Amino acid sequence: MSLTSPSSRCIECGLHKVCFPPSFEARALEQLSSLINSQNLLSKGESVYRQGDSARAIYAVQSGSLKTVMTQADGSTQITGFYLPGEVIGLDNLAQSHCASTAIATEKTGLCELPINAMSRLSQQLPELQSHLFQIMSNEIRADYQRMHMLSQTSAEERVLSFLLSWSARQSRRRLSAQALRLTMTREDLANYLGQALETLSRTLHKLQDDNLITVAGRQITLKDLPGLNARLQVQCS
Amino acid sequence: MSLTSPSSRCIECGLHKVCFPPSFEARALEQLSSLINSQNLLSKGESVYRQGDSARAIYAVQSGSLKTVMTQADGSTQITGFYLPGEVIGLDNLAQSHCASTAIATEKTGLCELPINAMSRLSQQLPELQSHLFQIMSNEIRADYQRMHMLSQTSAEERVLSFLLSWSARQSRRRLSAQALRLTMTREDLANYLGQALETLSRTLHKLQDDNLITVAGRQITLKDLPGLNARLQVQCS
DNA sequence: CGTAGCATTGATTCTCTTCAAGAGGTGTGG
DNA sequence: CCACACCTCTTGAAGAGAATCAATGCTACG
Repeated sequence: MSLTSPSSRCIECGLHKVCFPPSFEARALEQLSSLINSQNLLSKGESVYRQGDSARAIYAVQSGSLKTVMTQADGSTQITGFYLPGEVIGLDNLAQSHCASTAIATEKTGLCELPINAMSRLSQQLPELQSHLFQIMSNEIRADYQRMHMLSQTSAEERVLSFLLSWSARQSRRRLSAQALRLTMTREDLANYLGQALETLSRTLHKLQDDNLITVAGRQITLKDLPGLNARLQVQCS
Repeated sequence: MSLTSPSSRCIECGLHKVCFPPSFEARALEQLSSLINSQNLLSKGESVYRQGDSARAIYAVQSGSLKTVMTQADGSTQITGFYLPGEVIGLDNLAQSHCASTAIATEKTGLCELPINAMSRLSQQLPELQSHLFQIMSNEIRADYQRMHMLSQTSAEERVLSFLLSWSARQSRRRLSAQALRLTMTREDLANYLGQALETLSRTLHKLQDDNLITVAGRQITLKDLPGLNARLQVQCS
């Protein structure tokens, strides 16, 4: 991982309102900045940490995107998440000394590194930081429950629909288009994440295109009819 | 929820080594005890908290058992977990002011209530408590990823096998038999948790019985051949 | 003892996976 | 700059696994 530093101070980072709640005071942000080691730049395919590595830090995505993968004893894998700027990876590594998953950049990606030890110490002094960490972990657990529901109780199409809509919402939060989705992962990875065969995913996308709800052009997917997509998702649930 | 208090001090509780790591000093346990409001006793079917309630506390199970359920907008549900003594519920409620799920006692159940506010304050003073909270949340996230893998990539039988073995391990941790499982939930709830139809679950259990691996007597399930069950799980994965 | 909730078992249906082949796109080396 | 190879994605056909529908058996509780 190479070292550059256009801005290692949170307050200068365009994403600080995404990483931290507005209630975070400038002083707190300043202290937090001080423990951010560096800005790491990874190129596509490089890993931030690998399953089994000793866990030293959590990371906030500045630019680009990543996927996290868990490999089972039998060699099968599970994509546990895709991450966009302003999102945090490595929360599953706080428990043990070693990493539970591998994080891989799916394109050129910039990261903020927050060493676990320093962060723990700082959150002893900053109640708002501790509280924020509890919150993002708690939110992650909630989101995981939602995903379990999706994986175990819904149809293949429903899973694709809810992924597209959630990706759209995440792009919006970053002030990107809610319609023009730029997926950064392969069909195989996305299918694995959604718990289906990649052929099924491909077919579903095409069906949605046939029904004039989306346009598929490789990893560029346009949501032509957001209300229609939402409606289709509701119908499935009945 | 009625109020009794045979022992509201952690150090006197037989489970304190399960709730907290051995590194926890007596002094820390003492301080922690001081914020435990009371011991709550619930009878079967009663709820600790309900989805949408304001989130006030997390809870450690003292005796009995619970299930947590998330209800979707469309009315479908997801059992997000079953909890035994020494385990903690409510971690998904730290993020927002309201509860994301409903916790229901599946039998007569005793609980320790740890108010969120008081706990946050105390963990500002006790680094080991903060660290422990980070750890149990991080562990929960890891376990969730494992479950996603199970739900999305494995067969119905495999899911039943891994549930039985994990329940066995959890009984062991409480110094109960690793063979004689006492399930506290209905087939419907278990099937929902495992992401399958209850008929499928029933059939799978019977097949395992036919193959002389287990004995099924309602909710009393005996693991007759632990190595055999493990082997069967491995084979599935190939 | 009777009823209601819970669990088993069987028959059928259907969604999704798997297997297979081919098309599109991209990057590298000649 | 083109050709080739490789990776990714699409599309089709067949089959398996699990869901659903339906009926019956069991158990526990009032």
